[in-house]
Amino acid sequence: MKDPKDHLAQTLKQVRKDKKLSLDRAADLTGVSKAMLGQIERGESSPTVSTLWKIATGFEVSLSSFIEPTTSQNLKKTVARTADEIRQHPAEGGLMIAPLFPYESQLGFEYLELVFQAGYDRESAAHAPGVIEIVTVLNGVLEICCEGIWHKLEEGQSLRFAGDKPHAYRNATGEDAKVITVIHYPNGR
Amino acid sequence: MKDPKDHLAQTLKQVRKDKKLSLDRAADLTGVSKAMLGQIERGESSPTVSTLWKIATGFEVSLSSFIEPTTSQNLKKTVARTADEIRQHPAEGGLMIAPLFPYESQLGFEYLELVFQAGYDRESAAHAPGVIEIVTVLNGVLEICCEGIWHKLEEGQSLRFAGDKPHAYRNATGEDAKVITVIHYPNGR
DNA sequence: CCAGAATGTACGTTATAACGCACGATTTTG
DNA sequence: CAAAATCGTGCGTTATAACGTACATTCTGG
Repeated sequence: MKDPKDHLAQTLKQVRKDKKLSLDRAADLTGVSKAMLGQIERGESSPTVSTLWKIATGFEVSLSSFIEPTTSQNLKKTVARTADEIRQHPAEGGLMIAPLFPYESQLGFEYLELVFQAGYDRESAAHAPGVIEIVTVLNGVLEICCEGIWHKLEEGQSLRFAGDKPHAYRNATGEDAKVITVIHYPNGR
Repeated sequence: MKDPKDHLAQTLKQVRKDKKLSLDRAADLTGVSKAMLGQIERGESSPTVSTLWKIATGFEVSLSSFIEPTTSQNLKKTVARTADEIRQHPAEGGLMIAPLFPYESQLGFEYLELVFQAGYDRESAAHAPGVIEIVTVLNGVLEICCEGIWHKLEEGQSLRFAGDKPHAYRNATGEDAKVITVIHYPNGR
C-alpha cells in the first residue's frame, strides 16, 4: 500500500461534499484552518495525527475511515453461500470448516461455519494479540475451554472470548456439533 | 475522546517492546529517525500521517491499531449468552431480537439472533454508508431483497450484502425463521 | 446591474515535525 | 577488566505543517 495521503485527500473532500460544507464552515467545525484543509484535500500536505483527529472529531467521523481504504466494491456485492457446498475437511481430523466469508481487511473478521465431529477434543494455539472470537452453537453440544475454564454451550448459546490465549474445543457427545464463528483480528491477518 | 497522541505513544512503545527492537533497529526497519521515534514514544511530538504510515508499514502492523484504543479488558472477558433468555419483542410486530453481543467500537460490528415470525414482510431503511450485513439461516426459510433482487435462504445458507441500501425481509412460510446476523459499521454507530 | 458575501487558492510567517549528530550511561565482547 | 558497541535523550538545523491574510472569481440579494 502506498502513502495514505492520497486516500486521505479524496476522503476528506468527499466527506465535506457529503455534508455540503464550504472550507470556511468546515474550518469552524473542526478547528483546523481552511487553508490547511484545502492543502490536505489537494494532497499538498500530510497532516499530523493530532490535526487529523481534530478533523475527524469535528466531522463526527472515525479516524480510521480517513486512513483505511473505503469499503471496496467487492464487499458491496451480494454474495450467497451454502455451507454444505464449501465445507472442507482439513488434514487434522474431526473438524470440518466452511469458510463462508473469509477474512476481509475492511471488516476485520472472518465468518465460518465449523462442524466438530463426535469425540473431537483438541487445543487451539493462541492467535495474535487482541483477537476476539464469537461462537454460536447451531446444533449439538460443544465445550470450549478458555483461561482454564470449560464452558458448555448447547444449541442457541453463544460465547465471546479472547482468542489470543490458548483455548480448547471438545465435543464429548455422540453427535456432531455445528457452530457459527466470527474471528476478529484487530491488527489484520 | 482526547487527542490520540498519548495512545499512540503507548502503542508504539509496546509494539517495539513486543518485537524486542531498540530504537536503532526500529529506525532501520521503518525509515523514521530514532530521535523521532523516541519523541513519539514520549508523547513529545505528533507525527504526520505519512510518518505514521512508514512506522506501521515497517512494523507490519495496521495503521488503525496505532490510533484506535486497544482491545479493552472488557472485550477480553469470556461472556456466555443464551438467546432464549434475552430475546426481545420490539414494538414493530413479527420480529424478535436477541442482542447477543451489541455493537463494540473496537470490533466494529454487532452480533444478533433474529427470529422472523411466519408471515413477516417488511422493508428496512438503508443504514449508514459502508455498512455490510451478513445473515445465516439457522432454522426455517427467509427471503432477503437487496438491490431489487430477492434471495431465498434456507437452513445453512448465508448472505452478505450492502446494508447501506434499502433492503427487505420476508418470511412467506408458515413457520418462524431464525437467523444469526452480523452488522458491520465502518464509521461506527 | 451592482455591492457585498462566499468560495477556494496562493503566499509569507510562525510553530513544530523530522532529522543528524553528540553525549553520557549501560551492556557486550575479547 | 578495558575497550567497543549499543542504547536512549537532548540539541541545533532543516523541512514542512499550520496558520492568518490577501486576492481573484463566483454567487446572491436588493
